[in-house]
Amino acid sequence: MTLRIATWNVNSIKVRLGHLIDWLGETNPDVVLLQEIKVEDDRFPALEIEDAGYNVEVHGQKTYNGVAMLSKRPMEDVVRGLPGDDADVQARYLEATVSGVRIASLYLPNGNPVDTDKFPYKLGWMERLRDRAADLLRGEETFVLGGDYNILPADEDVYDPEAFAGDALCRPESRGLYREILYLGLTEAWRALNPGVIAYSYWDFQRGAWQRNHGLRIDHLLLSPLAADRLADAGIDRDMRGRTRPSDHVPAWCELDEPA
DNA sequence: ATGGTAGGAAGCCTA
Repeated sequence: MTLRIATWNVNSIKVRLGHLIDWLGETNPDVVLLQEIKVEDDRFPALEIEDAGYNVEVHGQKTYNGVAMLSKRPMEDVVRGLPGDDADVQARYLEATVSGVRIASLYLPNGNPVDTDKFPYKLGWMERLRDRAADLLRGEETFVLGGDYNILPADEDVYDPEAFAGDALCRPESRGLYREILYLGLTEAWRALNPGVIAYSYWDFQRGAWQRNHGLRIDHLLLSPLAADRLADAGIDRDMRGRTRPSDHVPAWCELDEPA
């Protein structure tokens, strides 16, 4: 039995619940990683999602951020919050185990404007994520770290690289830390299966970005070596951006074969 | 041309 894992920054679970329920029925993922739910735990629409056949784990926050994980199969050993800074109150990370695979839903800080404390917060958060990935690797876990990384891995992932050169999503410090995480031995699912292909997962609400295809590819699924060995397919559900009142992000997903 | 739009909160902040 394969395991299909999708990540989607829904930009308000309240506004996007209808699209989410429709898309669950259309694509039938096993695990869904949500970001920017923008509600506290007790305001998350768990009943509607449970009715669609999913268990629900939430790490919510009022107004900003907030992540969740939906899974048809049981989720075990749930951890809320990225380790490494007890003073960090932003709800951006949730981890759980499904069928022996450790899975994280993460919302990496945007980091703009770069001349404010938002940028060092982003870099510090990435160092903590790197350390968490290293810990999981030491445990020889099969794991998938998925979410809105707010990182443009390479110039081919952005419609106008020159315009974004100084942006926190592109800056050498940001890309350097992203590479540090990858070079621990992780595989970015979509790019591994689609070398040289241009595709985006986000289009800004402003300036007619969707109509002009001014997009960014910032939603990623990073696989540990044992997960990468099982990688069977990956995709980006681009058509979701064209629906009525869409999120600015679309789902990205990967499919793992059963263990050998 | 330094704008524009969306979401949530409350009369601005984040993206």
